[in-house]
Amino acid sequence: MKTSNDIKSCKTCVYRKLLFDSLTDEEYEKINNSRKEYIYKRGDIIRKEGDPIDSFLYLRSGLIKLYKTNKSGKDHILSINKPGDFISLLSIFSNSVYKYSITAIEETKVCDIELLELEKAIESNSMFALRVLNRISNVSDDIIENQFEIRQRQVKGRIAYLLLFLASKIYRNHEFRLPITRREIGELISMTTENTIRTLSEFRKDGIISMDGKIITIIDDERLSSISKTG
Amino acid sequence: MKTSNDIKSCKTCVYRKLLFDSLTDEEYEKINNSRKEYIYKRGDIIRKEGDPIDSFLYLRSGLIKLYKTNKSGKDHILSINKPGDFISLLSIFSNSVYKYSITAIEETKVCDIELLELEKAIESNSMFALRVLNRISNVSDDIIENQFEIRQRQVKGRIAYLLLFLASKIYRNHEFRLPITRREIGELISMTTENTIRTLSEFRKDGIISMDGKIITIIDDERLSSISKTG
DNA sequence: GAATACGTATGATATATATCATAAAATGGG
DNA sequence: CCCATTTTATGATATATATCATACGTATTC
Repeated sequence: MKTSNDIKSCKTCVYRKLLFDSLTDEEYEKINNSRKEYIYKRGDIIRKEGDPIDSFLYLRSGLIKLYKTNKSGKDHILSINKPGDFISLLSIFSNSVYKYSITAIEETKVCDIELLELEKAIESNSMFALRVLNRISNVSDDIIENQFEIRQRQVKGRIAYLLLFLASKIYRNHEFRLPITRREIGELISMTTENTIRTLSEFRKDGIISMDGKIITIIDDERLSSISKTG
Repeated sequence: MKTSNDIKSCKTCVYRKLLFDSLTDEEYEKINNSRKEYIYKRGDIIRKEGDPIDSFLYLRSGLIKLYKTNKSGKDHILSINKPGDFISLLSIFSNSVYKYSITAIEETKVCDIELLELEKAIESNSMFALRVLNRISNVSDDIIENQFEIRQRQVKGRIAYLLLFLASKIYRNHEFRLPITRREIGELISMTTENTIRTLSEFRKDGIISMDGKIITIIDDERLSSISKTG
């Protein structure tokens, strides 16, 4: 993890509009003064389950995963999050420690502001409070919806759902580079690595997708959607 | 569904402290003026997926389920909620319509206040805003955690987890009346009715629980916990 | 209170998924 | 660049779960 100093680009940051839009210049300035920037490489642990929450983190760029490791050492991934999502999202206003570990799955730029400053801004600016409520709800909603949808499908349907999720929500392209290994896909949709690999191979053999290593192209969107719906 | 008029008991309502504590008398009065009370019987639909969200609902007493019905008519239950939980929880600040249907699974008293009044209170009282943030986060956290835990277990582990959840979080007693049918348990943990029934019977045969119709008694808490952890 | 639907129950069988084994390809570190 | 490790891959087999069938008890309704 490196410290960065990219403050000049703040005005173009996705969060400026998404979250901090309703702050006055003065309020924004205060938050900015406590702000630090960090750069994490793929595999870097950003926070560990149980770490104290004393700052509010958000993704400037990159991709992260939220996950837990069980006693036998096996990981279960809760979600993959992209810029615009909160990182330290849910627990931040209800817990004092992180419930999930956070790791960068690509090179990731993170902004870090003091939680106290954020709370001050919420107290002093009610529009901002509603904005935070709205964003927090959105992130939770998405996680809950994804888990809910994954849960009621079997392997083929889960993989299809995930591929469509990546194509439409993360990359907005029918061709993309899988940001995670097949093992991690398994950890995300609660399936074994072998079955994940087998299912992807099957989709390839059936001409639904093409694969070149980690590069996936969705060829037959209709069939994939159908599998996602019925599987 | 009947209209009720039980306003006098407001001061003892669990929500007075849980949520509205930081409101001034005046603010609380305003919210109270828009407040309506409803009583639902078991099976009554409180809201349907797609209904517009224009009020903030909370459970005075009873038990509800959040769920979705798919094209083939099969229900999937997201969560069982008790007094103290929000009903119209997550979506309320991020969506204009309900994403899940809500049905009473016991006789349930619901308070209904205008969403606009709640938003006014958030805007005028920042401590209240933080309180709402905290409560919303808590409810989301719980749903996410329960889904996350259920997802990584197989049938026996899921049933064990659910029984322990009901005993510890809902009824705070090792003996309780199952509030839902075995089919609904299946819809909650994504398993077939038959397997749910079989697993409960197995637990009974193994002396882990005893069953008399819907009355469940957890006999061997240790073994049930162990199944919940390893299954 | 008979008729009907629904919930609980259990067995037999089919299907889905996990586990175990093995190996080639890709990746990362020195 | 080479070695060690991880990732991808595929087959054989065991296990978990779903499906189908049937039965009986228990509500619900007219």
